[in-house]
Amino acid sequence: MEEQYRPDLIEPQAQRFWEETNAFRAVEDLAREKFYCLSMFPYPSGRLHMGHVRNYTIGDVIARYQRMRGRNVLQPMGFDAFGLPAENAAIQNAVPPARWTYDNIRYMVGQLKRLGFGYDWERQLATCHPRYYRWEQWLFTKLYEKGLVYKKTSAVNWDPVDQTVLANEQVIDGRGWRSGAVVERREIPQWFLRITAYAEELLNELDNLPGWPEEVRTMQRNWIGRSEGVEIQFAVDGQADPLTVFTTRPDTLIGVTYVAVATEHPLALAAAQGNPELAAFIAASRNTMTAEAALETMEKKGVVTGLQALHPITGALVPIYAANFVLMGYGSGAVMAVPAHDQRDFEFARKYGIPIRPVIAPADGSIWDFMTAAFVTPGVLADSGPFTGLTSAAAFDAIAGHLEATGRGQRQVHYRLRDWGVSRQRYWGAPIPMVYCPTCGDVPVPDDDLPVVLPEEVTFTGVTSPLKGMPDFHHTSCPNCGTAAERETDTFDTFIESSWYYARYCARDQDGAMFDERVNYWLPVDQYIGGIEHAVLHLLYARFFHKVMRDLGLVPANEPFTRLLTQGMVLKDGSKMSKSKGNTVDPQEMVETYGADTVRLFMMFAAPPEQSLEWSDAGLEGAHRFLKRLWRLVWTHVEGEGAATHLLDNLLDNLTTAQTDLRRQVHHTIAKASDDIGRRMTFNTTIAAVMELINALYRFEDPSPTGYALRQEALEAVVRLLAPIVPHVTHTLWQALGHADPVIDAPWPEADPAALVRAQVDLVVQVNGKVRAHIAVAVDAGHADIEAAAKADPNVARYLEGKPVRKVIVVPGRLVNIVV
RNA sequence: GCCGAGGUGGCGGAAUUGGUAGACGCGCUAGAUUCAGGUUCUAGUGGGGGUAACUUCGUGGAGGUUCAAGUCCUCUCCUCGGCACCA
Repeated sequence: MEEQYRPDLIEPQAQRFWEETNAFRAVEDLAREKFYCLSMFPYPSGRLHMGHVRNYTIGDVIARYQRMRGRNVLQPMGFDAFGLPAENAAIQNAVPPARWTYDNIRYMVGQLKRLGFGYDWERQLATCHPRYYRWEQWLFTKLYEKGLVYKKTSAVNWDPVDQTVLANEQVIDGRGWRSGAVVERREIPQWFLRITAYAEELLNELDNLPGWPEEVRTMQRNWIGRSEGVEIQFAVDGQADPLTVFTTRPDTLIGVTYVAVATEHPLALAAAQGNPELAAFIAASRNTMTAEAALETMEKKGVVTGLQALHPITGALVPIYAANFVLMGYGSGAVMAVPAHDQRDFEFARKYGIPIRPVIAPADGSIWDFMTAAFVTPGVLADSGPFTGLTSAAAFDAIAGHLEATGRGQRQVHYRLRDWGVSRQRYWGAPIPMVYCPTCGDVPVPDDDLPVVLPEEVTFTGVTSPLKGMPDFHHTSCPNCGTAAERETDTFDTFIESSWYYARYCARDQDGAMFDERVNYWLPVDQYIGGIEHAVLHLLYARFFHKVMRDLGLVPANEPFTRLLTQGMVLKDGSKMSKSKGNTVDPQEMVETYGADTVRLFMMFAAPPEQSLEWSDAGLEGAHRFLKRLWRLVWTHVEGEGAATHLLDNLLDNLTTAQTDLRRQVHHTIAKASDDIGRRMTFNTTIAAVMELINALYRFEDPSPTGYALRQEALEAVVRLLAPIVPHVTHTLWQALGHADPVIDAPWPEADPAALVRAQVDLVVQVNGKVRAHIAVAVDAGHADIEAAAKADPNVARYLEGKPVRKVIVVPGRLVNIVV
């Protein structure tokens, strides 16, 4: 054993050992309990960032811990390889996105290996490879057959100068990032997946995910947004077709004083003919982005259409406004408005002088000032004809029943969740396998013709997808009738690829099917680890895909991820590390300077995994110092005392106090570390406990054979407890402690209950809730003995003097509180 | 705007079930080691008062419940994440 800790020497040695012994190759074995540990795969941007390192260290720690617990562990890694940055790089550097992407993957694989992550590299996948996306194309055609795919128009950000669709990210302050032109909202036909068909199950199954953070489940519940209400038909004066709106507050229906429709609504467009003011408003409303945050914070505006709607109960005529806050794509593109009982309606009504008609009074009989704000809570109906006096809840049923009886409405359950638009007007994505035939219409590409391969040798002449200018790609023939037809040039949303990759890892070399029987062994994923920013979109889409694939008989289980750990961000100087802020720290530089173990240790020590982590160069050096301290301790033990073994079992009966204390701390640390890693996943406190033990070992100067044996036991525990976190140094130290088998296969240490027993406990004595003394009592002391010992303490007696004791609270093992 | 999370020493954080606030690390101070710097070791380290024993204040802010509150309740301020075409 070397005297100096040299990560630059021992880390490559350990990595070579793992590689040569195929240590992390996962083999299905029905006789063994499996553990599928998955970290969210990265986008191959070129280099790993600290967020990746944190994510993958957490995953690796869990995987290695489960392996030491005896599980058959699968931990794969791959690349979410389609996406916008590759196109940007292509435009900037004249490199085809495919080459740029594959180069990046190659580099990042090297970085991941240098960090010592225990992946089964034989299962590595890249979503941009036809072998991968072929199966999502196939799945899409299956979903088309099942009616879970449909086409409708939907809003996009349109750059009128570049003549292209922009991602929300590419719209900066309402302008295209390259052209600087004011971005318009435009409705174009797109493909949708009917995720709403699974809304109920996606919502209900959240209750069966105890291994998910409650915050994530709450966010998904709110995102799905189930609401019970009534769909109401308003007849439009002078028109045949009624206007349909949905409301969750039918009790306020009598208070409706106007109706609002989207500016793209056919009613508004028709009314705009011969109404220049309305036409101008509609045109101006197109200059808004499609992002919800932008829509919600913009100024609410509207213009009268001149049309009037017939109130379905009172028969009164109310004006129909075209309003910029109503979106065509959501619901029916029309809403009823009750200014007295909805704050947004209230503000709109005040702005345009629309009457405010209160119909709900506070249930407690108090008076509400309807000129100041809307009264939005449920109450008692007032001024509502036959419904007057009913509570909001009773009125909900009465009015809904009345509407149903008169054929003007029906109770319905609505979801905030919208169907998933999967069309992207971009090049670097999986082609949508559809053909447009002039006679047959939309035709899915048959299985035999899959995959529809994305041409990879392309040049970007501008910002538009090169596919549009590649006749070889989009000119084809109809799979049905053989006549000339056009291929779809839109590609899939990249969330499609990340919605099923976890299952493909189980059978990634299977080219005859999407999956095979191996998914039945490995799925579901036992532990999934990734950023909290994916709490809704990715994690909801993946759950949806899983259920769809389950219904096609492709995968087992109802849910894809049994347990979920959402890791926090890596910050520097209080804000997220990003290139634009210039506050990034390159993991590779840190690994080269201090070694992978130091970086991993710091990442795990600096904060609990779910919280954000503040980067600190000094903290990193502290982690390095600790590893040196650990190394020196083992070195001194091994080299200084030789390899002589003294069997601890024979010595346990005659331990000194110091020896008993040390051994108790060893086993206490084992118990705490096991709970912290296995149950709580608070790796920071695991490390803190081991640090305390190391500090105790430095103070434990005992040259006796018993002392040596205790030190050997302690160091073997320490090395195994740290093995998942710092696998390289522990690999070497485990050998130095005399073990032939690698530490990755060493069993996780067990705490000896006998070592944890203590004769006395320290109690805190409080008087009126303030700490006045510390006393030591026998572990089995009764309340009376404890109380007597507490009162006997001189400082306690000082506070009790001359005051009658009113109450004594004894919390066993913790404290005594005397109330005077 | 809506949904979610967070706020504890100079800094990162600990306090797991309402029961000693500040574990562990960083930083800082002092001492030892060293030719020196670095390294390493030892001790100290929330604010105020006190030689000390001890005492008092203290977990974003304001109230409340309790023998006891960082932890529970009400209100409030600030920071961060997501909001459907960034991944």
